[in-house]
Amino acid sequence: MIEPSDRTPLPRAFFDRPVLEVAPDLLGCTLIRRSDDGVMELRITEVEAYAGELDPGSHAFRGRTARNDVMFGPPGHAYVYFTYGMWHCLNAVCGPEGRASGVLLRAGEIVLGAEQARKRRVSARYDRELAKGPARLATALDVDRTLNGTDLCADAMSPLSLLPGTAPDPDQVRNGPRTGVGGDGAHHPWRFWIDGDPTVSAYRAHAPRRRTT
DNA sequence: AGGACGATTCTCT
DNA sequence: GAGAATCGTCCTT
Repeated sequence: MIEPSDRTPLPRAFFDRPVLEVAPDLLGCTLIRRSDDGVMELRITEVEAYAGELDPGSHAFRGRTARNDVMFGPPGHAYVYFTYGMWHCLNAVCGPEGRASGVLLRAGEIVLGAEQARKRRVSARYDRELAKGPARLATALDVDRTLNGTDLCADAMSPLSLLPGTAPDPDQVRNGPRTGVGGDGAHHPWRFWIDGDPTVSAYRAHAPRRRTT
């Protein structure tokens, strides 16, 4: 595990590894969001790995397109996508360039900036729900597609960057099936979370959409 | 704490 | 035109 000094973003080499190594290592790391609104900080508590073109659950499974272009680029950059007509989700591109793998940031604890987050997450009854789920996390931190492709290893003045944090005790790291992934990609236990953390999202099995008439 | 269901628009076939 | 790496509301326990 690489250990740069505090307040320095994670080095490119951190992301330039197989995605199944990077994903659990991101637990406990710090996501920084800077905007005119101020500085926000999130401690990552839940992630999912998506293993590029070989992974039926990955957006890269059917090859390179305009949407997933960033996934095929260098590691350590943000892949932000829009889904379900309303939401954004944030990933960190991993692995050697061209592997098109990434880690979906699914949940975390807002360490700094809870007031700003509450303005965007009015329905959250408790602070632990502010970033409980990937689209909630993106909403809380005001992440949208304008941040797609952002270098997460850039200096700390970047609008979005990833920094080391306090790694959880290895006994607290759990893994299981990915949420919301169906078909052939469903069985991979590539969701990682910090056991017992109140900000970890509830597991939801993939639900095929029914006809709407 | 958890199940059912509608919302809303982008992406790719 | 179908389906989506989801969420909020409403309901029951």
